[in-house]
Amino acid sequence: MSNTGNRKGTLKRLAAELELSVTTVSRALGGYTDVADATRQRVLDAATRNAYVPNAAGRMLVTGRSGFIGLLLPLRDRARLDPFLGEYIAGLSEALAERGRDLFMATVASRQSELDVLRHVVESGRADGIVLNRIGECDERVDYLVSRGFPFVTHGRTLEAQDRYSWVDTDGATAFADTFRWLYQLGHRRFGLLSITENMTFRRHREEGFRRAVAEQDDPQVSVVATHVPRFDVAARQQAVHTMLADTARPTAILALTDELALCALELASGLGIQVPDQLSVVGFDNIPESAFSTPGLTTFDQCTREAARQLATLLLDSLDSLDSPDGQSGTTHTLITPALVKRGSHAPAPGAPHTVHGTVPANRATTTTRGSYS
Amino acid sequence: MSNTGNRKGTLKRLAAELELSVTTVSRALGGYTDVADATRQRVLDAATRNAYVPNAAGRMLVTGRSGFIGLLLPLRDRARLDPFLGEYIAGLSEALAERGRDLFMATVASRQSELDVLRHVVESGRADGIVLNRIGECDERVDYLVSRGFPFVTHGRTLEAQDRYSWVDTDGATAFADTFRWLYQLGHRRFGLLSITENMTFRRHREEGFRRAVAEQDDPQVSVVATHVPRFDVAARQQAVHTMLADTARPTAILALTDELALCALELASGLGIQVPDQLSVVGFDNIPESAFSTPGLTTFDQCTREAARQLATLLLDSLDSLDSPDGQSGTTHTLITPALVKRGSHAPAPGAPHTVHGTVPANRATTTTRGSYS
DNA sequence: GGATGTATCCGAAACGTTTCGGGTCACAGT
DNA sequence: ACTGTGACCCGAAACGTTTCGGATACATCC
Repeated sequence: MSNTGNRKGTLKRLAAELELSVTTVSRALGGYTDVADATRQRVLDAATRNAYVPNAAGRMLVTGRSGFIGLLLPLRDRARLDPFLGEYIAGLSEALAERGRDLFMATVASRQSELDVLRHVVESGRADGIVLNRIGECDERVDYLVSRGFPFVTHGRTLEAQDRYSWVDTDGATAFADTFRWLYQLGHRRFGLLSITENMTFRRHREEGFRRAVAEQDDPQVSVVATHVPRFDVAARQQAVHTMLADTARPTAILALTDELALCALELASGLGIQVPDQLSVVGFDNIPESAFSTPGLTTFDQCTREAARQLATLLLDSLDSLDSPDGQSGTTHTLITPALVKRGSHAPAPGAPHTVHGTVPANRATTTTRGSYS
Repeated sequence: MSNTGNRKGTLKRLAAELELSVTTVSRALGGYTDVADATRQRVLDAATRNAYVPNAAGRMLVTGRSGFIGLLLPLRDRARLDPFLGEYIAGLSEALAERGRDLFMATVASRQSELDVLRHVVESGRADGIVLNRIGECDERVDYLVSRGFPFVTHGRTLEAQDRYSWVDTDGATAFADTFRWLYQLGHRRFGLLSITENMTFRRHREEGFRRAVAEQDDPQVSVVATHVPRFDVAARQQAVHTMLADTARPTAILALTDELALCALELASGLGIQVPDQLSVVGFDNIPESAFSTPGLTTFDQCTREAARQLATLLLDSLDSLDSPDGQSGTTHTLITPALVKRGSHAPAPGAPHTVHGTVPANRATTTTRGSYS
């Protein structure tokens, strides 16, 4: 007997058992000072004996906080899964768990709109904060959350008005600029840029970083052929990459916006009898697991997804805390992660180029800018 | 003006605006019949105009359901992430979203006990049901949920008393038995079994399937060397695999319980100058992304993680629905998925063996057993 | 004209928690 | 004896929803 059989442990039950008021039991458990030590001990004992856990709904209703952080998860129908989802979620929930919150997935089914789901989550009070990713150049989700004044952070950023909110992003511009310079130093002059059609901001940054470096070099010998392929259409992707490779004046160095594109180039090159890296260098971006196992191994940039996720979580939690604290001053924080280049076997000096000094490699560093808004 | 500025849309506000009672508004939105069509229309209009979304806590408190399904997610400290987490979560939340529920991660930080976290989730009422994975031969989490009578499903199963709950599992026993027979027909006689130390039930099933097939063959020429390596210790793993490969009478065929082990074998074999598949066949299990890119490509079994996850979700939702329905009869359902063999380049007839007929390959099929409990 | 039915609406309770504003009591100070 | 002063405790309201059991008004039926 004793505790078992006591379905549903509520404060009321506990209070009845102890012949105390609900108030006192609540305050004893809450650590308030106006309850006698002896009483508190009795309450604590009874609570552990009955394995009491406060009801989430009751607490939520009165405190207005759910203890949840929502991650908006669009399921583009049946397409290949974001290769980072696992790492991402692990990083987020790890950091959240350390500070007593949990993550939930606000799943967006194929026929729903992301904005609708987001609105529901926010208005229903199921989340204390939101993590957004796959940010477009203009993003209505961001606009909504900003205008609604709801706490959130993003992985990636919009093209403009980035100081309205806190974000963590990868510095693709610098990475691509550095890569161009490095490959240029290796003697490459004919470049291919494998990009995507999707209107994500990271595309813009990476392309612009590359083009800026090209412009800076100001070498008339440098030629660039760029192609944009839909991210989730395998046939179209292969077609586009094939076109680039089959050209007689094909590039000697290809920069791909994602590893998927780079791996596709590797595969097609091998099919066309093009030697990588002797005749063609390929550099990717993301460092997905497969890229360590391709032949040759893919030289690429590591995204540090898990670390980025941890930073996102911390950022969001900090801003929630500062909302609670009496001085509700909350600025926005922006973190740019410079991804680390992972050198594997898919790059080499340009064919026929003299063996020059190896170029300098972008180092791994992170920049954080915090700016308060005192409006 | 109009709607904006109306912070927090509650039923009370809506009722005031419409000069109706809270009850009527609630019933109008709830689709009850005892409200006039004209009134319902007015209510519906006002609700959309104000973008009304019911407060989750309020509803939760009175209905006792949270709309959430919990996934217990242990974060073994910093170890390599479960390669399937992403697919897994995608499959689950996809199927859940179709039926109006969402997934949340009950994260188990490194210092917490899984059981404690589970208890908190259950007793706090934050989840309507639970998904458990990484099931051990005896699993205290399963025991707790069963005795508590809380709805849950598992991916994998305990060794005994499996009919106490619903599960989805991969038929590793059949897969390993079939694989042995197949490799035997290919002429292999010296086998290596790369297993794990962890006490997961799938280990037992796969090993026993293999050993049963060996026993059935009853060929004195067949020899088996087995080794158990810790799953998350890279050095120990390499050491163990190296020992197996460095032996002069080393196996000609290695069956690995996971792709990670198989890939390790592939890598070390190449380092030792052992030709795969001519001198050594390696078969893995899981079909992780990397295994398509190894050299040679790894022959392995596909887990169909996403599909398994979908089945898990459906199973759980069905059982929740049947709890709600008047006839609360709820049985348990058990689904065994026979994984599909993915033939790539890491297998071949035994060295020196005559080129025999290729053995039959296990086909992909699924068996579902439903058994009601009418006690 | 009274009884019965029907269509429409509402008051109030309940879910479990937190918290504000007291209340009681004993004891010390004057 | 009266007033303060802590120490300790509690009643009641509030959060937003659902739902049970009426209540009202009006038409219909015998």
